[in-house]
Amino acid sequence: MTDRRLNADFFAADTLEMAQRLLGKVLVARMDGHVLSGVIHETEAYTEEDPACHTFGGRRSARTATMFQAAGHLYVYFIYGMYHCINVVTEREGRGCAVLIRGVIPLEGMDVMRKNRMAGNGKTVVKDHLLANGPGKVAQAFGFTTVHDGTDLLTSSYIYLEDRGYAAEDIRRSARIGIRKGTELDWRFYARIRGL
DNA sequence: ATCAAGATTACCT
DNA sequence: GGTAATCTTGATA
Repeated sequence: MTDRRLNADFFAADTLEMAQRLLGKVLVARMDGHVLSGVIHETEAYTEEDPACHTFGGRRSARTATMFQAAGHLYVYFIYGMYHCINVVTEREGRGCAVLIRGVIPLEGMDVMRKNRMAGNGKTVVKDHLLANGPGKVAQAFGFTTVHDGTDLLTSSYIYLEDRGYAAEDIRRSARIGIRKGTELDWRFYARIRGL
């Protein structure tokens, strides 16, 4: 079997390009013996120069330490008292930049994702495409929490990224969702996925 | 020490 | 279209 896992070469790009390059790639997680996966179809870019970013101005903190790691690490943070969001760290070590994974199309493990999402609000998600179509939903469906913060996607045997040949078609961009600052930047990217 | 805001979601009218 | 839920973080004192 060919090695479809994304390597360091893939991550050698700036944050804006990475946000687009990640579209169509597959997020894979082995959680409790179950394989969960999905195709990334929506992302947002965040850099140190961006007032909406947790690391604006190069500010470091315990929460954002992972953002300053080398590209390919997983940055997970807790938000609004009840949700987690996952990001792929980008650029070089020492620069706090990352790409937020805003949505994936489930491929494997939908039964587990359904259970994980139900545990959150007690309701069953019937349609697969609604399981992870939002940043909080992605983390909840996959079971990601801050314990997974700092995972190296290049070497971890539990969480990683693959290229399975899906193509991001007709990539579009817009202002980012849910932010008050940096709204003038069209740093949200989303695409239709060909090959499903 | 205190407090407002937050890279969200689900449910309401 | 509006807002409650829920709590960590960062700012201000």
